[in-house]
Amino acid sequence: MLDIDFIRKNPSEFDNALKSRNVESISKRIIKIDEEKRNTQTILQNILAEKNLLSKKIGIGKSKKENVDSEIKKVEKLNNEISSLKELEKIKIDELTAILNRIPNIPAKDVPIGDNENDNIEYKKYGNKPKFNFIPKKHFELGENLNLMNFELSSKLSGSRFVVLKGIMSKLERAIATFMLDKHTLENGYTEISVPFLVKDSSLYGTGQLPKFAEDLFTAGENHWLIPTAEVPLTNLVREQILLENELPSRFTAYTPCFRSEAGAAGKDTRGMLRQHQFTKVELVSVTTPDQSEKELERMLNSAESILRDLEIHYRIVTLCTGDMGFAAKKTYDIEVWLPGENAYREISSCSNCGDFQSRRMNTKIKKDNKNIYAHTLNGSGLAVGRTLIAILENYQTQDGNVLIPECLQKYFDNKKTLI
RNA sequence: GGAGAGAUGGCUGAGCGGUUGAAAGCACCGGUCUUGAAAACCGGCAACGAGGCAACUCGUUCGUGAGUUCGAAUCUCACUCUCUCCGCCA
Repeated sequence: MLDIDFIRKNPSEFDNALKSRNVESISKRIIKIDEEKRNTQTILQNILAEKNLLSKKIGIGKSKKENVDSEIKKVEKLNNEISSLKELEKIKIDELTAILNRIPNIPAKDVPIGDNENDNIEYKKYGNKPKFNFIPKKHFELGENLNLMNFELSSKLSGSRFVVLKGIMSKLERAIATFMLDKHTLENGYTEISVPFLVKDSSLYGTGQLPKFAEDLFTAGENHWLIPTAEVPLTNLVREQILLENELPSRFTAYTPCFRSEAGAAGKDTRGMLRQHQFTKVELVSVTTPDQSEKELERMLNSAESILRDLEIHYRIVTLCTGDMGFAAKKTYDIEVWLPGENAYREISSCSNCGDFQSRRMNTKIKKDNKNIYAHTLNGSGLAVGRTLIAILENYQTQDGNVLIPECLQKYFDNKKTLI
């Protein structure tokens, strides 16, 4: 949710920002409805003031046993006007929020302008592509050959875009998650939270998935949705609260399954476990004051990177351009991990500063100098566990089809050095 | 699933038709005192919106939504959530 006051005062800046995000310019329409709303409110409030005054008079008059019939008649007349003005006001408010709800965040000033992922800008790189003296296999070839990854079974159970992992492969997934949680809680200063995987509309509205992106989500029963990311429950932890400045920043992490319908991704990455309806992820969320959020984004990125550095896997980081950013984000870094089997970089983490966009929707404030200001929220993957598993398989594979266990994970495997 | 109780400001908690946006306490902020701190004392302290250059004025809000009334935190109805007891269950 954007600040209507900002739109009122900076209509052309607002329109330009939307244009850079491939959204049509609508400041004129917004300002017009907003004016109508405020005009209605001004008239309505004057009448309400008049009514309140009369009611007070009636109260005093009655206690003195005076005749107040004419006052009562006046109020009855006013009540008719009030109800129709209230209706009009509601129409205008609904009209306005319907538009504002679906407008994405304004990009930060240092975000590159562009249309799509081709305009993203490389921010930094870590390590080098590994060299193989054989042709590296893709993760699903490795997994299926080892009989530890099965897509026929999962399709029997649940259809396409699922996977069944077995034995040591299943344990690898668990070890990766444990390693990430240990790292983030012990070294990176995040508090581990165990959260619900089902949430209400209002939570998804708060983080920005609803109302615009309902088709990307799975529903569960009448009143619940499956979380598409732990960002939703973690960020909503601070909804409808006034936080104290000296308790910030809050840093939360959670290991959860994520459920996505992948509605618009038909035919994309259909083989393997790169793009699934269900996957697990360790999520990072920070809540800060506005002046700290830029710094916090760099810190969060570094926390996410620390996992891949420990795993000694090559990656690069790109700054997403305006056209490629998510709805709630002001600025986003993607970490793209190198996959030798794919011979490509693939997204493994996305770290975003949402500014006050989500906190406006959630009504999360900070008491600062005796004033209440909107908090800033950030979220990032730290990291997607399934894709990390893919990255380990492809980067640590050996010629005989086995996989080396990265050193930082060996303690979870009784110091074993290879998967089998 | 059955029975009962409740939802008030950052927190605790009074109010149960008419200057009650709401007592009191805690927390917080400012001041006096103190070498400094604490204590004590004095003062301030809800949010959101509309209007105004501003001092300020007005409106809305006591879980949510409707209703009764000239007037609702207070009465009625529905819903949501929380707590206690019983049953069932990982």
